[in-house]
Amino acid sequence: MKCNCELKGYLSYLVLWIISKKNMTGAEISKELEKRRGTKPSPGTIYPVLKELKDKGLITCDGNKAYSLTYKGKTELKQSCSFFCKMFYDIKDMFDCCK
Amino acid sequence: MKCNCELKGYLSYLVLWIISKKNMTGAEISKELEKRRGTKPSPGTIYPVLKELKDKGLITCDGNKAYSLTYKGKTELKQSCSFFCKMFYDIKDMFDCCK
DNA sequence: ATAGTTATATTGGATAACCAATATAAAAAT
DNA sequence: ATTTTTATATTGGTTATCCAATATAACTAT
Repeated sequence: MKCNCELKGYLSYLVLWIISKKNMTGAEISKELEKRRGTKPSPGTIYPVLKELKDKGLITCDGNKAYSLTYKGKTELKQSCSFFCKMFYDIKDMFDCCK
Repeated sequence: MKCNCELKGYLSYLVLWIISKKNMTGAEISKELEKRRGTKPSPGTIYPVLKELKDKGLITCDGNKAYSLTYKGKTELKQSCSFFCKMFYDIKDMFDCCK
């Protein structure tokens, strides 16, 4: 446990979430992550994640390299959201906490 | 990346958050985590986390083994909350997603 | 077409996160 | 007091997560 802020492990979940809102290329996803995290993920971070999600059949990639969720990916994301929201059911208080 | 649902990395953050609401013993913290995650963390998970947080000066332990945040811990938690909330600024949509 | 730039992808490795197994200590019950 | 149960703690090791470095491919501009 190096730094709580890093929240290791959220990344692939977040990538699914980001793609669910809009089909995006790797570069676009990286930019979106930069907005959220403050730092852009290294290519060695983002592309292996995309590859794994693809290998697991959760996302597909069209001719323009834009990634989108498969049906399986949508299902998986719903489950993850469900888990996430249960885990952080009191996140509203967290928003208040840092104000 | 085994399973997004595991959200590896959230644990120490969550422990800080839980303690911030109420001073608790290791056993109580475990129960609270079980409520959120579905499974109780193994002793080999929770106690090393508590030890590390203690070693980092973020929590202290009173005579009854109840853990509480130090000033440093409160500061750290605020930062983590801030980061977390920026990362998941659109978490409201996630709540909708799994309904 | 060629050079320069940007995007995509792979590899290898470091380390953080976690758990199972075990040990010890404390509390409760008989 | 002794047994049983529960809580706390440690150790050792596995795996996931992530990044730096590098390579390749695909655009853009001249």
